[in-house]
Amino acid sequence: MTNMTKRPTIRDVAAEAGVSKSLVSLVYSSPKSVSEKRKEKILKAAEKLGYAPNFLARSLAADSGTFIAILVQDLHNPLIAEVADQVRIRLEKAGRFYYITSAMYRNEEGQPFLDKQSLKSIVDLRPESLLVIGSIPKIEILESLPANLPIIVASGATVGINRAISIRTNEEEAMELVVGHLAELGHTHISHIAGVSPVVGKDRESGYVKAMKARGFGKNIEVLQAKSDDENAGYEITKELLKSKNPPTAIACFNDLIAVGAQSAINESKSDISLVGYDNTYLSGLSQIDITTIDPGNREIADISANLIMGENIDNKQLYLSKPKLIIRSSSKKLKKSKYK
Amino acid sequence: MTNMTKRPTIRDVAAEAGVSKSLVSLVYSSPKSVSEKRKEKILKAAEKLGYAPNFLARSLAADSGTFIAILVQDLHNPLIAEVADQVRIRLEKAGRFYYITSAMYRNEEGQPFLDKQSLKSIVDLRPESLLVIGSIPKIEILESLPANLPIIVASGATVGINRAISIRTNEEEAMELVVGHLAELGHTHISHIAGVSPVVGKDRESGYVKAMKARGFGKNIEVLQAKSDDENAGYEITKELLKSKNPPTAIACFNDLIAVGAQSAINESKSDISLVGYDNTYLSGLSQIDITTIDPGNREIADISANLIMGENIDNKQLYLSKPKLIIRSSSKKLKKSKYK
DNA sequence: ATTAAGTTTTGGACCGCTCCAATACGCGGA
DNA sequence: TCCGCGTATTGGAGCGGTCCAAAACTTAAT
Repeated sequence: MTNMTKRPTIRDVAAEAGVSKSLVSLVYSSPKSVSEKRKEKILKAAEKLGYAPNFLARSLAADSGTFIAILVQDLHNPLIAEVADQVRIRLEKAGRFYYITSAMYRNEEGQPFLDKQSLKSIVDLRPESLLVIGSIPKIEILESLPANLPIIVASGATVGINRAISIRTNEEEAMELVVGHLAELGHTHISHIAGVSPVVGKDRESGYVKAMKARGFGKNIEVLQAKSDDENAGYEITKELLKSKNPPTAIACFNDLIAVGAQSAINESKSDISLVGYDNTYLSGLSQIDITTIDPGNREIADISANLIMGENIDNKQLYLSKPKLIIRSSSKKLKKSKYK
Repeated sequence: MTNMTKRPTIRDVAAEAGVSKSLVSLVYSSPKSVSEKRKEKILKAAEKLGYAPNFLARSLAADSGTFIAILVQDLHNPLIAEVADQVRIRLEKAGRFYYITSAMYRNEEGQPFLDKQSLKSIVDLRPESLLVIGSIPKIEILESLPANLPIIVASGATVGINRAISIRTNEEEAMELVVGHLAELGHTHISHIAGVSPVVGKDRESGYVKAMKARGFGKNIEVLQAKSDDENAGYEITKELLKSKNPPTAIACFNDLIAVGAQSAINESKSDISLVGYDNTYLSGLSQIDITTIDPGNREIADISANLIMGENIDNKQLYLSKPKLIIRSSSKKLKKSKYK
């Protein structure tokens, strides 16, 4: 049976404990400045009445609330979920329980979409800090966020807020690993399917270009632009690619989702093209898929993000890069015969 | 340049427009009771100052805010994301812009986990209604939710709140389709891998049992309990199953994720077992996976959910069931030879 | 012109908490 | 015993809205 009486407030607790409401408030905000005797009495009273501070009133009264807003880029991308979990595990351990998540969603065209109102609502709640997971496209509203709101971007980059602190993989280093690996297997004609994520996409692309040039494959550079960062886009663009006169012998994809789509297209055409993904999501590890990929170092990213959220900007940098690792699976194979020698 | 001055309040607008703050408030809460003349003046003033109502203060002052809280069961399950998107698209169309999402996350053991504080925070915000997507395990806190908070559960079921309205697939009908399909292909020894989701899991299981009995396969009924609802659990339990003396010729899985794990195990053992999933997530549709599955009717579920959220309990029921559809793919195949005749 | 009956508009209390200046307390030293 | 000073506690003003009863203004009828 639901408790029909309304929630007790700070005043109820104060009355019960025989102290002032201010003291009760203090117990919850800076307990060290309250005498042991009273503290105990107050906590007992609170316990008895089932009191818990009201989040809302707290945020309104104080200049800022005591919670963290998490904005998630795409519910469909497993990477995002994985990073989100890692960060939450860490916050939880540190005793930081409060957070509100908001998410972009996909509209009817299947494009990730953030409506301004939803973000506005969240900011109205006055979080201590805003954690963005994934890359968020340029949105005007991001620029008008309160100047004192710390913004941390994990596994992505955001355009339009220069004060944000970002933590992401060293994309160029990662692409160097990818191209290096494929080159070792004998590939010289390696194409890149780029995604649409703003900054990150550019970094991966330029990493690819540099790595290709460094090996003298400059003339084979080919960057294909996917329409979005998911499997459908990967499938479609690869279909196109396979129709071209001179398809590459290997493809380095922007992420695992695109790679999965590309793999479908390749399988269908029964061609033998090596494939590398990015993000090491559980998808790429499924035995049915088994795509070579880049481990983006989510643990490290989550560690740093959690620290930053808790106000510890250890190295006082604005950009942290985690170390990528190549995960080799069966989708990248030695080049057999090739019309390119 | 970020706007350093603080946000204008209702009082600022009132001053600018030369009216009382109450009237400004009215313009936003029940505009019809304000004269055209003043309304126009106020809106112009608001526009000029860049005023937007503060979410927070609104919730605190009123008995309830003007937004919908969405609690998402598992960021890793594509079904959830798909339903969430569908619902949001509908709300958006209806002009309902405000919502706050919260999500369970996975703890270090990989189990979906909802910390009470996080849910409490959300409820503190006093949403108009709470939409739960997916099945939420029994949590004490759910029982103590304010009695006047409407709770709607899409694509799942919740234990501990009897007043919740649920919308889900007709699970028994779906399992009848699954078993019927496999039976048509000649299978008689069909096992079921059950998941851990509370009510829904039981319904699917009983649907399976009924369908088996109806065909005289009662003695072949075998229900395996997966440790969770994901691909790892599916893989492990299937590994076990394959080691048994008399493995089935077909497996009906609780959901697509489990089916994907089962498929891995089956592929590894090179056995030829038919497989059916559930949910018709994009995963099951990937050509690398291509698992026969149940389309749970997400559109219908989302439609009804959106209506309920907006206060229209069309049929005035507490449980709505959507019509499942069988999606046949290559994972379910005609029984060739079998030791069972 | 006066009054009754609407319709708009308004001031003030309040939602539950934080913050701050003011007050009360506690304790060692004169 | 009294004073002084650091620490513990308190009351009141706000945070930005909503809500309601009362005031002000309309309009229609007598």
